[in-house]
Amino acid sequence: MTPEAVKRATIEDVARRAGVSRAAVSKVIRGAYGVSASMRERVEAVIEELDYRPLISARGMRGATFTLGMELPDIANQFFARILSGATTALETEPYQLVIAPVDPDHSEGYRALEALADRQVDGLIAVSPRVDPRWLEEMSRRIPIVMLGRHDSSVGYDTVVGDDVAGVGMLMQHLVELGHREIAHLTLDDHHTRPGSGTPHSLRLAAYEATMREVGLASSIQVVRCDGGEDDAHRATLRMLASGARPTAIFAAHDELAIGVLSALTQRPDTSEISVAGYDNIKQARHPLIGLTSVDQPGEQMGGSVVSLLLERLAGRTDAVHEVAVPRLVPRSSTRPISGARGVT
Amino acid sequence: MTPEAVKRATIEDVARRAGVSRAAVSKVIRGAYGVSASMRERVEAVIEELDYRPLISARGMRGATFTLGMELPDIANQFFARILSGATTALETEPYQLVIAPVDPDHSEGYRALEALADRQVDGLIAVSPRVDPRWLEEMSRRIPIVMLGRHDSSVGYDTVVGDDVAGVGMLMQHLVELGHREIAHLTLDDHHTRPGSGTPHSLRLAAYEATMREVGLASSIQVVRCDGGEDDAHRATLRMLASGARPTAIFAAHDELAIGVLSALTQRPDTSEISVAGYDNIKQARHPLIGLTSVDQPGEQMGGSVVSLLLERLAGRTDAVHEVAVPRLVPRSSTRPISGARGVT
DNA sequence: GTGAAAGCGCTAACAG
DNA sequence: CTGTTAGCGCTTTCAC
Repeated sequence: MTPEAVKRATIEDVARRAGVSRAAVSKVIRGAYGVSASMRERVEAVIEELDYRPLISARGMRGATFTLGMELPDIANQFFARILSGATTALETEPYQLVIAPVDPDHSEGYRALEALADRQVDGLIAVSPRVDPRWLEEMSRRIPIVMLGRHDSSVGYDTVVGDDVAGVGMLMQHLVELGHREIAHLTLDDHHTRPGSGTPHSLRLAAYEATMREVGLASSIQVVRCDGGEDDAHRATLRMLASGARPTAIFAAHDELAIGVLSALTQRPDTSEISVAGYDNIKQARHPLIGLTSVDQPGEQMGGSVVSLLLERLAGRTDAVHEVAVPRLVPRSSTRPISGARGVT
Repeated sequence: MTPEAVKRATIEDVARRAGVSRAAVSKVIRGAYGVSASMRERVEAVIEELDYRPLISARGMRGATFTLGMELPDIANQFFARILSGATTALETEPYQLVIAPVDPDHSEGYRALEALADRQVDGLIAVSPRVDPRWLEEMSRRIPIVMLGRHDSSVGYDTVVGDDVAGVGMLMQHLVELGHREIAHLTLDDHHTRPGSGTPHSLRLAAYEATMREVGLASSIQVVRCDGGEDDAHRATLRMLASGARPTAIFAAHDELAIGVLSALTQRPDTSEISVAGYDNIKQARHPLIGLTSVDQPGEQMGGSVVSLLLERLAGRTDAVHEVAVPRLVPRSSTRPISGARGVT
C-alpha cells in the first residue's frame, strides 16, 4: 500500500539464505525432531538476521493457530475485567495468545463476534454470557471447542463455568431480611435477559429473589423494576420508580454496575438516604469506601482461570462436557443498614 | 479432535454442490463483477444450505483480512473503555472486525501483543499508549499501517491521536491555584513512564505540573510521589506519603484511577478530609456523586473514533502521517475545595 | 538428517 | 459469463 512498504520475510527467504529447505526451517522454528545442531544454529542466525516470524494464519491453514478467542460483552462492566484478568494470568505460561472480540452491548448479540472469531481460525472459543441460542452454541461446538462463562445451560458439546446464583441471592436476601427489610425491590434487566428457564444468571437471580420473598412471607411486597443494563440506565430507572411513589426500604440490583447507578440516583434525592442498596459481583468500585456497596462476591479471576483451563483441556483432547460452579460469598458493607428497631422476620 | 468433529464447508464444497467453479463462488461471496443472476442465486442457495462462511485466514493469504487489531493495556482503567467504545461505534458501519490483544500491565510491554496481532494478519494496528520504542514502531509501520493513541512521539510512518496534556494540566493547576492551594503534590507513575522527552502523556503531565508550580512561584513546594499504576497502588502510595509526614493541601493524580485510590486512602485517615484531590481523564467513576472527582476530561470516545478513521484512511491509501490533538476540558467537582480564606496567588 | 512435493482454503489472472 | 491455473506461507508425509 505505502510506496516503500516492506514485505516481511517468509520461511522461503530464510531457507534460501541459510541454504536449506523450507521443511528444515519449519522444523527448527517448531523445535521438531530431526535437525542437526549445526543446521539449527545456522537457521536460527538467519531468522534473527531477517527478523523472521512465521505467519500464524498460514500456519493455521495446516494446523493450529495457538489463538484463543473470547467474545466479551460490555467492557465497561468491571466484572468482566476480573474475568479477563484471571484468563490472561492462566495463559501467561501457555503458548496461546488471547484475542478479544468486543460486542456492542446495544446492538449485536454475540453471534457476530463468535462467528468472526471462528472465521479467523481461533483454536478455541470463550463465550461470556452470550445472548445466543444454546442450540446454536451446541451446533457451533461441533466445529470448534467452546467454553461458556456465565450461563446455566445444560450442554453436551461445550463446557460451562458459572456462579451459583441461587445460593448467592439466597445469602443476600437473608442478609437484608435479617436487617429487618420487608419492602425489598429488585432491579434487573429486561425480559430478554431474564426469561424464566433461559439459563441466564439474571433469570436465576430474579427467580431466587421472588422465591425468597415468598418463603419469608413477603410475596405481596415483590417489586421488580426493569432497566437497560448500564449504570445510567439504572440511575434513570431508580428515579422513575421513586417518582411513581414506590418507597422500598432496600433495593437489590442484579449486578454492581446497576447498584452503583441506584446509589447515584438516591444521592440526588434528599428523602431517600435511608434506602439500603445491594449489588452482585463485588467489582472493584463496590469496595471503594465512598461507595461501600454490599455485594455478593463472584470469584471472577478464578472463573476466568477455569475457563481457560477447561478450554486447554479440550484442545488437549477431552470430549466430555464439564460444568463448573463457582461459590459466591456475601460481602456486607455500609450500603445496607438495619431497619430502625426491627430484627428478623418470621 | 472430538470424535464427531464436523468440518466446516469450504468454497470447494459449495462449488461442487452448485456445479460451478470455485472462482465463481468466490465472485459471488465478494459481490464481484461478472456473475449471472441465475448462477448467483444457485450459489447463494447452496451457501445457505451448507452454512458456508469463508475462512478469513485463507482469504488473508491472498489479500486483506478485514480485521483491525488493537493492543490494549490495563482493561481495568475505564478510560480505555471510553476509547474502545468510540472505536467500535466508528466501526459499526464498516466491514472491518476489531480484535483486541490484552496486555498484562505488569509484565509484557506491548511488543508481544502488537507482534502477535501482526502475525495474525490484521490489516491495521491500533496501539494504545504502548511502552515500546518509537523507532520500533516506526520500523513496524513499514510493514503494516499503525495508528498510535496516547503518545506525543513525532513520527513519519504512523499516525497519532493524543490529548493536549500540557493544556489540560494547565487548566487543572490554575483551578487549584485559584482555590488557594499552594502545597500541591503530584502522584504519578514510575520513571519508566515519565522519563522527560519520552513522549508519554505522563511525562508531559509531570513536566507541566512542575512548570506551573514554578511559574506561580511554588517551585519549593513541588512534591512528586510515585506509584505503580493501579488504584490500589495509589492508595498505598498515599498512605505512605501521609505516614512520612507530608501534608499537601491538594493532590493531583496523573489519572483518575489513581485519584480514586487517593480518595480511598484519604477516607481512611480522619485528619485528611480537607485535602483536595484531582485526577485526569474524567472516567465514569469520577462522575459518580459519591466520588465527585474533579478531573480533566479527555474525549475518549472521540479519540477512539479518530483512531479508527485514520487507520481506515491509511488502508484506503493515505501515506503521509497525521497527528491529531484532542482538546481537554476541566470538570470541577466536589473533590477540590477552596483553601480557607485564601484566593489567588501572586 | 535432509529435502522434494503435495496441499490447507482462498483469490486473481487469464483463457475460453 | 465461466472455468482453469497458479500461487499466498506454512506444515507434513515420504523418499532419499
